[in-house]
Amino acid sequence: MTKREQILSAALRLFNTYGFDKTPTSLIAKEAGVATGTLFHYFATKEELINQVYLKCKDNMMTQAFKGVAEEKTYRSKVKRAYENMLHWGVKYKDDYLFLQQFSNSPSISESTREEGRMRFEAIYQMIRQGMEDEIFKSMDPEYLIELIYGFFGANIQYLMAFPDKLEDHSFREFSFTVLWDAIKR
Amino acid sequence: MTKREQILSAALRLFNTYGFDKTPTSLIAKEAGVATGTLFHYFATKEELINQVYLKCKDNMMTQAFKGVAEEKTYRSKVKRAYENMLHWGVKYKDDYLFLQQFSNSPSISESTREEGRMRFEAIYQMIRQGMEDEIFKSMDPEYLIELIYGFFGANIQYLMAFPDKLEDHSFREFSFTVLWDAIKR
DNA sequence: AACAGTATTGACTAATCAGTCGGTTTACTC
DNA sequence: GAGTAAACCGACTGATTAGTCAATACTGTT
Repeated sequence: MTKREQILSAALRLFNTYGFDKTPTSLIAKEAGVATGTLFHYFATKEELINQVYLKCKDNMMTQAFKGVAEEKTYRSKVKRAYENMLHWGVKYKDDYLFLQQFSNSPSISESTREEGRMRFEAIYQMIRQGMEDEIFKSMDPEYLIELIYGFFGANIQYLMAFPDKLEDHSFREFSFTVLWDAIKR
Repeated sequence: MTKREQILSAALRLFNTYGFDKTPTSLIAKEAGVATGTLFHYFATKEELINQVYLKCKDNMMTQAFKGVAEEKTYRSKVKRAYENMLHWGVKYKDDYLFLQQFSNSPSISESTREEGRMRFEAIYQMIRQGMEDEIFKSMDPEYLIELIYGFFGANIQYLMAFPDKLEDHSFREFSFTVLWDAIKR
């Protein structure tokens, strides 16, 4: 792991635990095993640091989400694959999920960073618009559909965080996905 | 409005805009039209202040949610009434919703405050458990059902925040509720 | 081996801010 | 109107901390 990565990873953990402003840069540096000067060599300001943490989490999430989706044949199995990927991501990278949960609406994240983050979702928007054209999904405002899916996903992650074993429970996964699918399919 | 309320209300607004730590107590006092000393006369610490803001938002939300629910006859209409109350609350008290969104997972809110907040939901848990016993709702972990409803609600609020007019659109409300109801009813 | 560019260090500083405190005003009681 | 308790004020302070900087250590190139 490079020093840059060590810093990002320590920052993620500490921001989650103490919050942005209650985490001194000196502590981040210490936990990452570097000097404060080094931290500011890689990140001009503390703000830039948290913005980079944010983008790293979003990247990681999107990468995981699309694994194997292209190989699936039907719309239903594509969506199912992506959905389950996301659930696995949330359980496996708890810290990343909690960070996004906590800081997505925080003023520490700049509007331009948030915009950058949104762009990583473009592929999903694309898929949804296509699905509507192909008359697979109910026809509605794509923005609304996105919110629906994300809200659904959030509910499941939140629950799985308390009961991670449920993720291995086939009937739970099936039920959870069916509720989502019935809500969005035509 | 009492000075205490002025302080709470200024704090809510400023915390949303700048975040907890980037809002000096001196600014809160100024916006509330009182001296810093007065702020600390009502709230021992800044932490106590934000915790009180949190509880006030939760109170407000619950009060709104249950308006007229008792008068409704069927389970379906009770749930629908509560659900639409919540949507109205979210659109009307945007600041309260955004505050809860941003600070529910923040370490500035103490565990005991969060517990206190959860107690205000007890009535809802009660209603859900009853509904399961009466075989109206699908039988599942009540925790899961709560998350499902809350996730659903969040998705709709998030969308309505961008398009508040939709709340007056009868077919939108009907569709939105139907999706929820189909997901939870037996 | 000389040079240059980059990485790394941590003591230091200038600014910020939560909370204090001594004093004043207001509201209420007898 | 005297007495008193609570509300209110805002200048002040002690502690904290983001970011600097001058010095040192690497790394690769000619």
